[in-house]
Amino acid sequence: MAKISDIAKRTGYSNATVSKALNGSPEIPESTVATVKKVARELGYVPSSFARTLKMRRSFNLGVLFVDQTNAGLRHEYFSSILEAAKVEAEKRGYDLTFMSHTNYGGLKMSYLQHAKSRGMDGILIVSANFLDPAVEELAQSGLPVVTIDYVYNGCTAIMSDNENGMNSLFEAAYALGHRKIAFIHGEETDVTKRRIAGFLQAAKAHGLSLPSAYLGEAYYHRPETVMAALEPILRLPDPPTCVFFPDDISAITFLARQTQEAKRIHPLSFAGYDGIDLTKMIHPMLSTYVQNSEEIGTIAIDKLINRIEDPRLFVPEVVKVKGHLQSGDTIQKR
Amino acid sequence: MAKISDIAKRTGYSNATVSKALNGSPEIPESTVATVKKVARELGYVPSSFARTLKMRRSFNLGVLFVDQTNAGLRHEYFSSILEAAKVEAEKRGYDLTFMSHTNYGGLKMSYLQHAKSRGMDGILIVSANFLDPAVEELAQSGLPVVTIDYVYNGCTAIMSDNENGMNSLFEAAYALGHRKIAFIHGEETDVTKRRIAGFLQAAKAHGLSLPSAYLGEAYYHRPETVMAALEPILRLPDPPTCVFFPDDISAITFLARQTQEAKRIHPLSFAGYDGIDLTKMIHPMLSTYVQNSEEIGTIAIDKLINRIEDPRLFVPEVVKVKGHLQSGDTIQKR
DNA sequence: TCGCTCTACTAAAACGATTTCGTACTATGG
DNA sequence: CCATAGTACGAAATCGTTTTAGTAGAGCGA
Repeated sequence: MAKISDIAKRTGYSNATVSKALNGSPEIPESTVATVKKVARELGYVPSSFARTLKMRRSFNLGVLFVDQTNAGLRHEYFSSILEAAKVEAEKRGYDLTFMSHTNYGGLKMSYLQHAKSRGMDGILIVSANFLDPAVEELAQSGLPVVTIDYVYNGCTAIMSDNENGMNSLFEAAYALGHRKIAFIHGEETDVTKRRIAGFLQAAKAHGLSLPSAYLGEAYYHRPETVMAALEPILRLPDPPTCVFFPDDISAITFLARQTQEAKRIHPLSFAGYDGIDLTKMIHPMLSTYVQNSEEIGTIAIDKLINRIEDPRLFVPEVVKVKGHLQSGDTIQKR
Repeated sequence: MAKISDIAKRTGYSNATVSKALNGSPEIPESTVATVKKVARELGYVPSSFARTLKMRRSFNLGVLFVDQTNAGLRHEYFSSILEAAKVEAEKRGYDLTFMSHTNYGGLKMSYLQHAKSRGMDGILIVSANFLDPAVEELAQSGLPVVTIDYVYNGCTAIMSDNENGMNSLFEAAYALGHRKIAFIHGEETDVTKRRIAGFLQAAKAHGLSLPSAYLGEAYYHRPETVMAALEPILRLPDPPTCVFFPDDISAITFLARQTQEAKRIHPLSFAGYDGIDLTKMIHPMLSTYVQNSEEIGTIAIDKLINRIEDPRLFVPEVVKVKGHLQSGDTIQKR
């Protein structure tokens, strides 16, 4: 593989001049730059990023922490869609994305932080992880530029899907259609779940409704069988809800399939999902849900991360809330 | 950050000895190794992977080509699930995964091959891409270790989901339940599609059935509206099929939702999807489909790739077919 | 004791870039 | 014509590893 010294030999310039020419240093005249670039192309020169990193202490490489958390991992459309957007934005700005892991060295597992240091990562994007894992916290508090999704660490910028707004939008939609008895089956206890519950209860309060605590059910994200199990006692209440919000679209679609199947159902129940996965738009009836703006979340995350890397002086940790939008489907019906 | 020379100073050994001790060279006695490792731990030493790569010409980094092809990209559960498995396997063997891209250097976009060379990637996994893109072909033919998924390049190892077997299994299942008039709406023309059509027709032939060519419909993967459009004329045929195979689970689920909705339908149509996404198991009725073994595909792909990297002499390009399995759901009914 | 083989170690040269100081030369103003 | 400033370039150090080619000393058999 051609290197800088090959170009130097061929052009008669020194390594220093070639390097400067290729990097657009102002002290090199146009004509020289042209010669150098021409020869570089002829030789098929490709800069060696590791040699570069070694000297510059800049790798133009970002770590992505993406752990198969809720047994959904990369397959969760919300997260993978964030990752996709992050990938596009990073490429646009000239950075690579490498998955973080506990890669081992000499039979010894490395911590995430060690991994990041070892690869000289310029910054880290934490998309999906167990935020309470000490190894993750260590990473977040290390001083390396870190941006997190849907979780706030002190000193790190966080990009949050606006869960309060999400639940509020759904509530308003149901309320407007005449629903007053609304239940919410939420996912397992996480930060996001807390926000959703808060958003839900705030919306109810805003309308002067006080919902029985039995209207709140707990289940697990992306495990519809747990959701159905939580739903059952709620429907058996003496005064059952007329509308129920599910923790995610998968549960809602599962319920939908089950419901349309049982033609024998007594009263029609309105319901909504959460996330806005593609399928919700394709099925009939279209699912009512809140579409999280995962694309924007991924894009902004990388944007903020790279901005901080490239000009640390301007950096101030922020919490950015990204609003999604209501998808008015057909599964919340008029009362 | 602590470096080897710091350990050397502290222990009194030379850089060379420290390096060898850390890398398990046989010429260093146990006692020395112990001392060195102890001090390394105390100083929080983390090896610099780029300095290492520079010298060794081994980065322990693999490139992953994953292009948002059919506007499904990372969100396609089949692919993201392969990626997830690849990630796990790579970590297990001490390699990192970096997304390939057209990262630019000095305002100039790099080809995939240049990118790979620049990052010193030890090998490439092509998961999803436009295989006819010259930039992708260049990469595949460059001599770098490359493994592809669902496409065969000369000289590269390819891991293939067994599409012939998939269509055959589905056909057998339908046939066993009494279906003789079976239609297949396939995706856009790709290598995979060709294999599926071939598998489908072979299965029919094996039973001495000759299906009217009108039973084959063309649509696009993951665009259910095109699938529904292709289905319509087929159902209007004078002699319509009793069972139809869809190109993917998304279309099948879309159809399911639509079908259960229209209670007015005249005759029940049996159908099946393809892929085996999680949701197919959750809904009621359970979808009949062919579950591709994406986990094994991802794992094997990385395994073969690393084996080739670590012992190139043993390398012989192979085409590995990975069988999936039939999911006997409830959407193919007895006739 | 001599020569030989091991063992345990080291000095120094890479690897391929960037960057800091220079330096030689040209242009310019007084 | 001289001093000065600016322009275009280069020598060499540096980043943190690995590795080659050696060396000093111990052990050992004859």
